Amino acid sequence: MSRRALLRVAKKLARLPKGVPAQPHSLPSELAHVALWFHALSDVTRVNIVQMLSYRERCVSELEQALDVPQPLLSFHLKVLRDAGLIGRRRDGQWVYYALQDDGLNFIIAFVETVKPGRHTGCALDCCRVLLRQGPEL
Amino acid sequence: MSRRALLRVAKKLARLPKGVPAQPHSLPSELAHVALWFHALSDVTRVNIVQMLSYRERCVSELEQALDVPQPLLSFHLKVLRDAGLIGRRRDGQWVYYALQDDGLNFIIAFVETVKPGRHTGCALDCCRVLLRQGPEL
DNA sequence: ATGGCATATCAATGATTATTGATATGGTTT
DNA sequence: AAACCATATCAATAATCATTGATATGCCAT
Repeated sequence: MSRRALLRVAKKLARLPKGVPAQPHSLPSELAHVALWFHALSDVTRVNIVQMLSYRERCVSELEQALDVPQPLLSFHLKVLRDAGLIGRRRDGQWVYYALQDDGLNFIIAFVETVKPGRHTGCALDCCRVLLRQGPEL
Repeated sequence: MSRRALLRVAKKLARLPKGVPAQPHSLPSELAHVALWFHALSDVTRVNIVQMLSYRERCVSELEQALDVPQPLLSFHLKVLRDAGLIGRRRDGQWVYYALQDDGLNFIIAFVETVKPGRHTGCALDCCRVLLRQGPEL
């Protein structure tokens, strides 16, 4: 970092409201995973899928018929949810059944819980970290 | 719906695995809101912001300096989080302080909890609905 | 009121993501 | 094996979103 840039930062720091030191931020790769989980649920169709799966497991045909979504598109969304570790699947003859996976949903709850103001105990991600270690493809 | 299309659907329905009737799906506007919350947290920068705010409220300069994100971009992300009802702000002199809002985070937890298999009690969104009614700009 | 600082908005660009249609894979029935 | 069905993948397009730079707004100090 150049001397000029350093001075600029120092000047900016000196200008920050008093009594509120800048928190050194950590940008762990876990944050990317957190964003991935939320991204998986950031689409109406996928929330719909999760809602349907919350009753019981479903095969693709059922979802296709109930949600009125073309089959290739449905497969795409199912893949997104699966890559995020939120759902799993099993094959039974011709059909492939999808079901919710507790783990993924638990991760989300854990993260949100630890982030809520008033309940903060250190790094917001510390509580997720144990879960993360044993998580799917992490 | 044409007679031909009707027959096609009927044929498809007859083909579904037995004992698993298609659930009539509801596509309430609430689902769109749920997707909105999750979308707000589907970006690494925004997760980072939320994590920093979980310690205490912050002004934009602090976030800018800690996260090393250009100011207009930061303002954009803050707006996304604010539109989703996850954070609020107050002005103090020159500075604008952002802080987490419990409501939004509670909505997310409520949704995920009710969706988790084994705890399902009717429509996954029923439990959120009361919260939603008193939510911000819903 | 003038100048400087903090934050917000806007228009334009680049990057991701959702969607569609065509096609491939793998199981089932005859 | 052949025909059929359920699901997955792929390439191409459309739509959305993140990012950047320029500029506007509003507060504060001189």
